Amino acid sequence: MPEDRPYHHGNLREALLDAAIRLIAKVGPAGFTLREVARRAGVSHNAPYRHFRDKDELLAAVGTQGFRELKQAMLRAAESQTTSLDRLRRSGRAYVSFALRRPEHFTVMFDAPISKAANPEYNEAGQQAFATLVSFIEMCQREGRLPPGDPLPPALVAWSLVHGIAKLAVAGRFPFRSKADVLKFAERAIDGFLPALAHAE
Amino acid sequence: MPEDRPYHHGNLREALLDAAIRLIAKVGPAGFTLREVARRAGVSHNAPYRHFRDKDELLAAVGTQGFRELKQAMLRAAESQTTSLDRLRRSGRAYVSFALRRPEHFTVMFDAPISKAANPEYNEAGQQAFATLVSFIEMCQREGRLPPGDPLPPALVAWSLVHGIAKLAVAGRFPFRSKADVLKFAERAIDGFLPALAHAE
DNA sequence: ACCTGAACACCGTTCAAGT
DNA sequence: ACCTGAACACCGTTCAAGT
Repeated sequence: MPEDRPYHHGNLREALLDAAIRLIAKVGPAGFTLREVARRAGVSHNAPYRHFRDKDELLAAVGTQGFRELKQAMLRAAESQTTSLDRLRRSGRAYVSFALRRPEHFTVMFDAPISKAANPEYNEAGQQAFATLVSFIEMCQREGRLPPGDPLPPALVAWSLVHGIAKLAVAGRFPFRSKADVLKFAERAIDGFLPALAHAE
Repeated sequence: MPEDRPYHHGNLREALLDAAIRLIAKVGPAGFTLREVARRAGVSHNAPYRHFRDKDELLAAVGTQGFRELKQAMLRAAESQTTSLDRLRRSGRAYVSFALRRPEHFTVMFDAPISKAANPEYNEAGQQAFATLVSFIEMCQREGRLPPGDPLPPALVAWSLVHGIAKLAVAGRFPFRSKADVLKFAERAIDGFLPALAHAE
């Protein structure tokens, strides 16, 4: 496959995304600057504007990437399971595990002030990730492991729990010493919590 | 009480804190700038350095204020209740209600990159708020409404749930149309969830 | 004590220009 | 098509100076 290589990069867009993630990992999404991203990608400070309308659009692209990876991680974690309840359990664990593995993406996805209206791909990817969780709830309902009815309330409760665990863990608010300990805690929390979903109405 | 009024303000520190919160409410903690805060307080761009070492210390002061108000809100909500389980329930509701009432404080408290080591007051205030939750768990244990043992695991699970609800609500990820609806959802989630705390081990 | 203006090294974004 | 340097209006922070 022949590589068209205009100027510096075969694919500057990807190079910029990579550089952005590495920079966010180093200085956080607050200290993140477009000019430093360009520097790290080896281009001038306004080359990024050929690929992203502004700083927000680059952040939105990072968020979109994150939501797509999160969805895949949830699906993959559920795949190997046989019961609907186990699929739900494992997808919740995968949510927390994703946040620990990609804290920069996770932070951008939920804390960066990204306009959903101005970034439809970002919005769509976020909704798809949530739809994945809803589908696991519906599976449980069809198999009679959760009471029938609107799957939205129990989905929101389940989301809240794993999101809270993920957020607090990433923010360093937990007294656990390793990611493995966080995941063990998450598993226990999810287990104890599945019966409660039945009462979410 | 006689007001010493040096130069522009009787209390520039308070004026700066107020201006900071109003500015964060308007542009978010990302768009927040020290120079604009000074402008809003009617002083020159570096007058703030007389009261705060740098931008981070001003943010830390906002966070500290938030944690103290959160602790008070939890205590006040619990006060009127007679059973330990109701006190726990109401303090959880108060947590979510605080986040909805003071979203700027809540965001700064948990998402701003504030060094705990460099800001001991901030760290202390955060720990005290958490200690308040732990004390409600212990009360339930003493009254036999929760199984005895280390109160930390159930406290962390309870915290995760209300924190997740608060975060997602403030981030606008919920399909609810009013704060009242969010609070109703939070109440139901907490109720369904109290039995699960027993299994947190 | 508390405040100021000038200065420095940065930003995000725009624009005219280069290949 | 993709990239560049200069320019503009901003930052956070420092410093010498004023009352």
